[in-house]
Amino acid sequence: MSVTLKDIARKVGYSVTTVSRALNDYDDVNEETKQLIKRVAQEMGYHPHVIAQSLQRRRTNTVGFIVPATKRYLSDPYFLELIAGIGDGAASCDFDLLVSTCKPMCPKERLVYERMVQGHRVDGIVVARTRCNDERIAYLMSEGFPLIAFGRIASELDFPYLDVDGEEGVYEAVKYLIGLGHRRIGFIAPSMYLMFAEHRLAGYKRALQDNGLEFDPVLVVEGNLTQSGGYQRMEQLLDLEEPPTAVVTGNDLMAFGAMEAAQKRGLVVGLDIAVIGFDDVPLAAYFHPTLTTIRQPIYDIGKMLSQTLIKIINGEELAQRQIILQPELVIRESSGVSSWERG
Amino acid sequence: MSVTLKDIARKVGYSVTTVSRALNDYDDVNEETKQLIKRVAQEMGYHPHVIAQSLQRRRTNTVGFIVPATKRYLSDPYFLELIAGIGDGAASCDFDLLVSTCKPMCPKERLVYERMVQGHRVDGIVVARTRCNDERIAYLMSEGFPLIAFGRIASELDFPYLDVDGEEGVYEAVKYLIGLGHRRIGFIAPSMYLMFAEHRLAGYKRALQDNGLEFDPVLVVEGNLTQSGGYQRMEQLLDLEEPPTAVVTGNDLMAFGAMEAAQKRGLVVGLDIAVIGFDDVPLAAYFHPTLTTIRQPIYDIGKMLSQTLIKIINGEELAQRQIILQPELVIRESSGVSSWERG
DNA sequence: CTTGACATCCGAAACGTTTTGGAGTATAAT
DNA sequence: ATTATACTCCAAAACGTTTCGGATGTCAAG
Repeated sequence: MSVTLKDIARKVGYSVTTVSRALNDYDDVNEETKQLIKRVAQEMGYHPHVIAQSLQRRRTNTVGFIVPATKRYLSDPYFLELIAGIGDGAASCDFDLLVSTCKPMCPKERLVYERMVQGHRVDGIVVARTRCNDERIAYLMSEGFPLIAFGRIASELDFPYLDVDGEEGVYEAVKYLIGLGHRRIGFIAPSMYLMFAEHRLAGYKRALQDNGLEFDPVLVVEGNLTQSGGYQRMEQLLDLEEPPTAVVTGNDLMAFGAMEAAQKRGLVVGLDIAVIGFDDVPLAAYFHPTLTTIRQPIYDIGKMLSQTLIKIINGEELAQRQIILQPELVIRESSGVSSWERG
Repeated sequence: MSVTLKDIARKVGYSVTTVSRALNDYDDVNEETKQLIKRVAQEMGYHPHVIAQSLQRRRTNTVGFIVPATKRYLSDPYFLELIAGIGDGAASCDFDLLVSTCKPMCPKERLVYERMVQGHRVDGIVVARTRCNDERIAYLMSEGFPLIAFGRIASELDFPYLDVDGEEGVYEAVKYLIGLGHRRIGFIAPSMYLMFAEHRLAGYKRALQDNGLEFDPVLVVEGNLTQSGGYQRMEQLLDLEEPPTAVVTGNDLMAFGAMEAAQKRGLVVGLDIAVIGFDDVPLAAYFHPTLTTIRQPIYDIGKMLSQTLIKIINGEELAQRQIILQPELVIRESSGVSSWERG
C-alpha cells in the first residue's frame, strides 16, 4: 500500500496537519521540522494522492480535450500535434490532459462534454474545429465553465479564443496563384458548417475580386478534410468543361488526395496544375511534389491554448482574450512556376 | 453550484445512503422510492462527482498513456490512431484516457510514470514502442501496477502484451522483393534500442538466408522513424558503390522520406528502385507513387489494448496474456513490377 | 506581574461519495 | 405468542487531503 500523510505523521510524531503544511511549505511550521518531514516523506517514498487533493481543493489540475474526429479522420497529423501541444503546455503548468474522442455533431457529443464538466473531471476544456454555430461553446458558456477555443464562431459571443487568420492565408495564396498567371482557380472547401471554412472561402472570394476575376460557383466544391475527400473533389473539378489550372484546398490532407487525383489523370502537378494546401504538416515537405501550403504552427497553438486556459482557470487576467495569428505561405513545388517561366 | 447526493436527499426526504443506493440500483431500496429518487435526480440535473467516487472506490476508471514522442516525431499518424483506438476502447468500458507526452529514454520519463502511478491518477497504463530493455515495464511490474504493452521486450518477463509479428512481416516483404528479381536489398532500420527493430531486422536476415542471398552489413542503416530519417539514410544507401535496387524501411514515414530522396536523384520509384514501408498509414495509399507496405491495424490494436487492460484492472482472467497478430503485405506501386515485366 | 506578539503546532471539519453493520417494521411460520 | 424472514431504510465511518480556528508556550515590553 502507498504512503499517506498519516503514515508520515505517525513516523515523525507530528500531526497530519503539520505534515501537510510542511510539505506545502507553509511558513507557520518550524524550519527544522519542515526539513525533517520533507526528508522522511522522501525516504518513505511519499507521493500525494492526486485524487484526494482534487476533491479537497476542488481542483483537478486537468484540462480536457475532445478530439472531434472519427476513425476515418484520424490520419490527420494535425490533431496529434495539437494534442501534443496541449499536453505539453498543460504539463508546463503541472496540469494533466484528459482526452476523449467524439464524432463531430454526433448526438452523444453533449454527453461527453457533460461527463467532463458536471462530473468535475476537468477544470477547463479546449474546443477545437469550431463550428459556425457551436453548441459545445454555447453549453460551456451556459455552465460558466472555463474554456478556450481554437477558432471563432459566427455569433458575437465573448469567449476566449485563438485563431489563425484563414481568410488572409487563402487570400495570399490565391493572390500568389494569380500572380503566376492563373485565371481559373478552384477551391476545395471543408464542410461549410466549420467556421474556418467560411473564413477561407471569404479569402478566396476577396482575392478574386481584388484582382478583377469573376467568382464562378462551379469552381468551389465541398468535401471531407481527408485525402479521399480531396481526391474525389479534385476529380469533380477536373471533369468540368473548363477545369481550373490551380486549386487551393481546405487542408494538406485534401491537397495530397487532390494531387494524387491529378497525377492519376496524367497531369504533372506544378506544371499542368498548381495545388496549394493549408496547415503545413511535416509530410508536406516530403510529398512528391513538395507541397506549397499555408503554414499554421499547430504544436505551438496547442501549447498556447492550454497555457492560456490554465490562466483563465487560475482567474488571471488575460492581456488579450482573443488572439488571431497570421499564417505564412510556404512556397514549394506543387504551386509550380509562373507562366512565362513555363514558357 | 452543482447538485450533490445531499441536495437530493434533502429534497426527497431520504438519507444520503438511500439516495446513493437507489441511484446505484441496489435492491434493498423500495422500487417506488428508487423511481422517485431517480426522477428527482434527473430533474435536478444530478451528475455524480467523479473525483469523489474515485476517492471512495479507490478506482479512477481512467487509463494512462504516455506518448513516447518528441515534437519532431509527432507527424506520425500512427500515434494518433493508437490514441484514438485506446481512447475509444476505454470509452466502451466507461473509462477515460489520460495522456502525457515524454521523450523516450528521457530521465524525466520515470517521474511522469511515477506521477500517474503513485499519485493514483490512473488504474492502469498502456506502454507503447517497447524497448529491448524497458525500464517502464520494469518499473510498473515492480509496483505491481496493471499494464499492457504494445510490443515485446528482450527478456522473458511475464507481462501481458499485444504485438504484431514484425519479423514475419519483413520476411514476407523481402521474400516478395526477391521474387521480383531483386538481389541487393537495403534495410533502413529504426533505432536498435527498440524491440521491434530487432524483430524486423531478424525477418530481413532470415529472408535473405532462406533465399540464398548473403547478408551485407553496409545495406543495413539505422535512422529516426521520421521522413527526414528515411531521407538521410536513403541517400546514404544510394551513395554506396553498389547501391540497393530495393529498400525496406522501419515505418511508412521513413519510406516517404526515402522515396523523396530517390526521386530527388532522378530515380523513378517502382521502376529504378523499389520501396516497402511498414504500418500502412492512411496516407500510404495516396502517396505518389502509392506505397507498398506491411499493414498493422493500429486503431484496432489500440482498442484491444485498452479493453484488455481494463479486464486486467477488473481482475478478470485473460484467455491469452500474450497475443501476436500477423501483419499483411499490401502491394501497391512503390515496390514496382517484376524484372521480366520491366523487360 | 501583565499584556501582547510571535512562533509553532494541532483537532476537527470538510470535500462527495460508498459501504458496513445494523435498526425498525411488517408479514409469515412455528 | 414467539420466532423467523423479508423488506426498507439509515448513521457513521471511511477514502486522503487541506484549512479554519484556535491552543500552547516563549519572550520582550509595559
